[in-house]
Amino acid sequence: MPNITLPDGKKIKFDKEVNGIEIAEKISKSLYKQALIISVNGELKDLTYLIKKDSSVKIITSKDKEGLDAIRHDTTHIMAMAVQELFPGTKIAIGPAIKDGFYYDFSRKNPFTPEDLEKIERKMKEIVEKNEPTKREVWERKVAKDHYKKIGEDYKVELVDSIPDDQEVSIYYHGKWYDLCRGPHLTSTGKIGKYFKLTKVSGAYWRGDSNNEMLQRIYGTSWPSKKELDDYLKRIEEAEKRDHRKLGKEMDLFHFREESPGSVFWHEKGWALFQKLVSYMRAKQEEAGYREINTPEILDRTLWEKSGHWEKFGENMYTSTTPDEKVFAIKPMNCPGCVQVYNQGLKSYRDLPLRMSEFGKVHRYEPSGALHGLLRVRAFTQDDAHIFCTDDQITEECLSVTNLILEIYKDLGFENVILKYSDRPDVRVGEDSVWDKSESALLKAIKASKLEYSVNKGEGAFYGPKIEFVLTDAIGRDWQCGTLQVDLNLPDRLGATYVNKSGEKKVPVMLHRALFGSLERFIGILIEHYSGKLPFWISPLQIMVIPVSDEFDDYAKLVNDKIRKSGISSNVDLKNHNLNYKIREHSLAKVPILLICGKKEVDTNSVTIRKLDTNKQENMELKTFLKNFSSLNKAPSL
RNA sequence: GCCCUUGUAGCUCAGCUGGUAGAGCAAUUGAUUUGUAAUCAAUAGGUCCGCGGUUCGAAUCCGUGCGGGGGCACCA
Repeated sequence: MPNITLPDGKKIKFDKEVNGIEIAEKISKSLYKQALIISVNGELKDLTYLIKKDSSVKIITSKDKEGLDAIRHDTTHIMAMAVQELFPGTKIAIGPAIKDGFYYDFSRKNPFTPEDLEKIERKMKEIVEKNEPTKREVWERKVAKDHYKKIGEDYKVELVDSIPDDQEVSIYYHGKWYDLCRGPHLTSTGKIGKYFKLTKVSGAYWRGDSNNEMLQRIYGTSWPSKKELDDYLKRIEEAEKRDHRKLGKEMDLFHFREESPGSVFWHEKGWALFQKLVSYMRAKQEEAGYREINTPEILDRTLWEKSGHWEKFGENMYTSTTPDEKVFAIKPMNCPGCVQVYNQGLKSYRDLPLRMSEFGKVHRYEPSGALHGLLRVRAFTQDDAHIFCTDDQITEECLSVTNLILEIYKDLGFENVILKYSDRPDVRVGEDSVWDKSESALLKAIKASKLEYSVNKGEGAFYGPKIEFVLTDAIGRDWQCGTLQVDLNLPDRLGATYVNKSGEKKVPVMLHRALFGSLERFIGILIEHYSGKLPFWISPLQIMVIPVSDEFDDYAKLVNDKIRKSGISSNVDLKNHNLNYKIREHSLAKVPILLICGKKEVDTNSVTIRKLDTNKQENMELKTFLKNFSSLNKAPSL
């Protein structure tokens, strides 16, 4: 007779086998109503699952992540049911719950249209209203396979085959419709409620493999209450509002065009932002002991063959044949060029660590479907650096790179940073002893940074382990930006050496690191993080001077000149528009500070400050203004 | 690269079932001289993404190419 232990430690004794419904009922009426599924000794089960022996149990409701998943999993089954009722002959593949929703993959000749989605949604509502019971059956493996073969559900046949031998083949019935599924599911089709919505159709490869057939995937979202659904839709809307492609246009920062897909045409303001980031970075790297170099964009094929890129990365490289038939490649990475700079002249152990930075523009032929605004481009500038050092210097150098990255992210408003550590992959070069050394050196640096980190087993580069720096933006999205890799391979391939204390030639260790990663991508992230409202010091146009009427144009021009001379970027708006119009225009353009100049200001040699997103006004003598804002015109850490 | 979708003025978009284009904003000009998020009026502005086809006639239908968007795959 099972003894049931609840999460709070309380025990209930039943005198017969018991299921989740009965347990919930015993605990409270409200829990009975809210119960969706049950966790039995850590395993998720249907509420109807019979518990025969003593168990620890938790009733799962929509407040639990597992409960939400269960709702979505049920919703996707109901969607598949609706689809097969409306479009007979459609084959079903898989349909899991995902973050914020669910999808189901279908195979069908004709594509689903937006109108179809509406139809499907209506059908789903009917199914929910019928509230038919959901039942689980266990089938013989062979019976299941033969059955699915017979009715032509090829994907289900494959899925049956892929269920491990020690697991049951379970089938869930929602009314008459049924699906091969591990479960668990809610007790009836009505349980999911009515707060779901189908959101989009897209293609998706069967089993995520591009060699396989492309299926039609319908995405949807499902929530326990109207409020949660509305909040979710609102969140999507908010994210769209800060889309850097939209803001980039509105703020006149950059554009893209057909002649060069995936390459940025930077406008005056966008380029100013870009340059501000570069000079900021220069200052930080100067501080951290880097020397900046620059290497050619186009390099002979033979170098890329030697470095391994030609073989390993050839598909992504742009090449160019000269009139005399020589083949060059446009660099997709800066490292080989940097090693060649290192190779000039003999290097001694006394020169190490040697930190060479380069704002190198690289070109990569990315698949057309991967392009996405500034976030995924074909030509971008890396804030790259290569540190040549000895084995013994690895940890310290890694640690200082990590600190530099954190400082820089913090300056730009990203406080939340996590690390992803990837260790040796199966396919790799180098002795295990060297891997031991570089891995432990990297790990030591990570631990010293005291940051949260996750381990991606076997995901390192073929030449060494790596750390990726992931930051979280204002609306909780993660972006992988910086990277730090230990490389014991490339210096060797390209013949880099240094002379050690005993006069022997040794191959140095090379650390690859990028802080922002790509300037272009980072700017995209910055724009979205701040919704375009960049901090004063990094803002491409920091100040707009606005005369109240053209009577005060001369004074406004004077103010503008003085500000520009002080190193703050400023402009003056002399157009024949009224004050309200100009305030609106420049506020929409996200200029952080507007300076209003009228009679009062002329008389007192002052300016009136209006900060973006406030309508408070502050009057200040021009002299004081220049003093105050000059000190704000640099990164917090500088 | 693959699936779906989309491409009209500088921008945002309208243009039903085929009869060679329209609005708002922006621009220009004029009036207005403005004190904290859109002053009024006039003018100008278009290879309807490119190429081919169907048709008496194509922005509209078909094919194809290129670009954009949403996904999938990719992200060394």
